[in-house]
Amino acid sequence: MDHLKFHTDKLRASGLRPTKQRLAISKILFNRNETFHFTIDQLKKIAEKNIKKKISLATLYNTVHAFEKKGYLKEISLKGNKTFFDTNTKSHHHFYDEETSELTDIKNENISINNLPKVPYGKKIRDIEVTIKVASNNQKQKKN
Amino acid sequence: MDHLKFHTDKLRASGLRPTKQRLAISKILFNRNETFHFTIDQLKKIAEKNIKKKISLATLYNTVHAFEKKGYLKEISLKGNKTFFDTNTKSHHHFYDEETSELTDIKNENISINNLPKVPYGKKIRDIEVTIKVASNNQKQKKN
DNA sequence: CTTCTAGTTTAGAATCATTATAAACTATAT
DNA sequence: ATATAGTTTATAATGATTCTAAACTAGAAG
Repeated sequence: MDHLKFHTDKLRASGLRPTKQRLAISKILFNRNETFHFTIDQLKKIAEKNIKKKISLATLYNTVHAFEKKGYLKEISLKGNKTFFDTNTKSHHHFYDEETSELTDIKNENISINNLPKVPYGKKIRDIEVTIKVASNNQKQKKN
Repeated sequence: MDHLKFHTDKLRASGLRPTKQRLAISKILFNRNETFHFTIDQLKKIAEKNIKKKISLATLYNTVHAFEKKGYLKEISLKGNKTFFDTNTKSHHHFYDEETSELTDIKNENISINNLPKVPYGKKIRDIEVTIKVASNNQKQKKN
């Protein structure tokens, strides 16, 4: 079996009852070794394939937002209209391929930032995100 | 006068005929010493106040996108649904206040990145964006 | 200076992501 | 087994952005 308790615990910790739909979502998100970057509609497709029936968007948004609030997911800053989430909630950075809209993690140790400027008065740093935009050598920028 | 030729040239270079509306937009964006960060609806409000009549959203989007394509404006990567543009098209970085949704420029010299990881095969770096998220010392995160 | 045409503006419709709603359903405490 | 509080769902509402087609205008050509 795939560690049911692990998922029910994660859901409960996020203030959610474990239901079929939510367990399916939790498994998709957290039964992995690698970081998973996704949009809601990507997650929807995978989840619906797994449980072989439709899941309402409201359920996906509710569950993902509860996980995010609890700190199990992180929203990624990107341009464009779609929201990307990341199962890697540690402070880390990304390559972003503007041609394919694909994200790749960069481990925190692989980037170091020096010479940080003064933070605005009365404010504290919450997070630092570095996005390195890449594209093919030979191509002009393309819209997603 | 305010350098009409400067703006007609910018418009022409972007493939646009100089019209009342576009000149108004160009002046708002480029008659400044400081960087200007804006969303379309902020720009709309300013432009309509300046010319004392309504400007259609389509015109704003068209003009801003033409400037962006030409490289006179840059879209900023941020989470959330609204698109922010920046009149500073040089590679540079931002403080982002999640409480007020305000952006502040960080000069490129004030951040240095070391130890950059290998770029994915066949890809080239197009831009590097560092976003430093800040919030008040004493407050919890807040939605915009 | 008029005319013509291609480019522009506009209001409104269409689309897309996201959030809200309210009725039908279900987990779980008792 | 039952009651109830929480959940799912389809659908409506919202908000940003894009599209559309008709009315308007810049500027080239006469």
